[in-house]
Amino acid sequence: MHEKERHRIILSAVQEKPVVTVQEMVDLTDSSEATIRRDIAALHVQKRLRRVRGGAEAISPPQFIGLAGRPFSVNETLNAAQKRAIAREAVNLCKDGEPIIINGGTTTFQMVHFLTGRRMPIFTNSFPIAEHLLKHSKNTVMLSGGTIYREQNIILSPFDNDVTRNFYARRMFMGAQGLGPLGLMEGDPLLIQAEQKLIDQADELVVLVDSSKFRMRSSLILCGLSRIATVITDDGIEDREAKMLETAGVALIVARKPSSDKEESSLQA
Amino acid sequence: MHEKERHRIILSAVQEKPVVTVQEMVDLTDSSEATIRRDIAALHVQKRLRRVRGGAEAISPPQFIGLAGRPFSVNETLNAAQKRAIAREAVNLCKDGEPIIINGGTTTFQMVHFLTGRRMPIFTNSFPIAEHLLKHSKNTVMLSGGTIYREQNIILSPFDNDVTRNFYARRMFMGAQGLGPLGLMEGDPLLIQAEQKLIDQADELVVLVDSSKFRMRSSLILCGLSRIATVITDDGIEDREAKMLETAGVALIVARKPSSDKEESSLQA
DNA sequence: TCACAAACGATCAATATCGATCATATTGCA
DNA sequence: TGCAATATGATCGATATTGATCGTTTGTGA
Repeated sequence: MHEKERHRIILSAVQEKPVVTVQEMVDLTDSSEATIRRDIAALHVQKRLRRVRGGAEAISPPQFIGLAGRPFSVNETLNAAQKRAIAREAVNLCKDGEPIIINGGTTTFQMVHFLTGRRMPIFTNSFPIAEHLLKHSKNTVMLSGGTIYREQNIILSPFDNDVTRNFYARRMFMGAQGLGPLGLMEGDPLLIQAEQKLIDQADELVVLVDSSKFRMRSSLILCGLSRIATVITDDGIEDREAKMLETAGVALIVARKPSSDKEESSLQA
Repeated sequence: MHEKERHRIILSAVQEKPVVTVQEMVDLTDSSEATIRRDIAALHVQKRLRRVRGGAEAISPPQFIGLAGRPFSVNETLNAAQKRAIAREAVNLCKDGEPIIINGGTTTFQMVHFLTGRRMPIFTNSFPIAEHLLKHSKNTVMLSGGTIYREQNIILSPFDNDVTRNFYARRMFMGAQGLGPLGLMEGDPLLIQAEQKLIDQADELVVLVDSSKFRMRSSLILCGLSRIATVITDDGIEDREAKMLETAGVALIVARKPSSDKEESSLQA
């Protein structure tokens, strides 16, 4: 077996498991211990993996950060106060007992804080949202089935999910990558597919976007403006953009500036 | 077992409960007390956990474990060591890359600790199992859709769930309320319905029951003995019961006693 | 307060892993 | 084919990790 091929096998193995022993690699490649050690040493100086006693592990440090910690650590802190203000308005639209759908996202996640004292059936495709509601509220939580995608913490299924199709809600809440005259825009085709399924299960579609999203463009249109019942954003929205929504018959809620607290975002554990 | 793997298991265990004893970690990792102490000391200086007399605890001080999030507090501590031993044998049956189904329960939950270093597609209807695997392993996690029932932390759906129908596994692991000549017994009709759906999606059914379950009776039969491929239990099983399984063609695995504590003298009959 | 048991830390022998060296096999090239 | 360069495998001393033992410390309950 060639050196390159062993390296490929070793790197592949290391990606799959947190730690791979020398012995396992010997079995995998049918070569000797000494050779594997040399390979590990070479890949180590190339920084393609990290060498540990007994074997090797993946170099990727985001092993625990970003996964175990906060749901979406990076996006989370950015504009947190603004997102929270938007999320508060979103929850204000809800009445106890009225079923809602929450599509996963950093903005919609903020809704959980205002849902703790409420009681309603909530359907979501977001693992962190379900987790938080389960632990900190008494709402009835329903989850869509499928594979949990770690980057987004979203549950997606290539199949038509009957739980989804049997849940019918008054409102569906979702974020978006962009919002323009052509409608709601997303970046990922997989997300589009999942979100379109959900949209059909609700009377009203409520979109939560901070005002910067009006200037974002993306390649994929999820749905037209006419499908949107309400947009909730912050006061950074420009008149031209508000006008666009009004013309399309979309209700607009401008969340009040996150009050005078400098860092109110520090309230959550 | 290698250092990295032990560390993973220890950290995994520490997340589950507020405090984990040295003895428990010894059982979990099959290594000596001295080694565990060294590991704890190392992880302590790395600030990955806090060392306390008798064991270790999670580093995050405001741990919100007292809430509904804790999986199954009462059942958990009871026979925990035995359940862990059984769970270990269950995971030993698995090969990396081989898809499995884990039905929710206190015994099957223990499997998560031994799955931290593994890599396979795992389908479950248990929210805590999914949560733990998501946070502490690299396995691909798939979840069934439906309402989350808080008492059992199980996700149930009255509908046929296509995610479930499309996932096909080598083995399915489940606990039970009782196991007798008539087969596997459960207490709740809703559970029966959900579990029967899952059973059909796997080649082999592996049942995890501590030996007391052989003397439990329940009103509802989930399936006959013939459907069961393997039973894993502890050494409290009696000859008569073992014979029953043998006659029915069920493989039997008796999990090694959870270490050689002094209590064993008091148990002998 | 005292006695007892559990937990701890240090030490040492046993084991596993590592790194270096050398012999052998394979490859590339003239 | 012959030769050199490189890769591979085996061996062995060096080093690190592990498990058992023992004396000491800490916590608990009478």
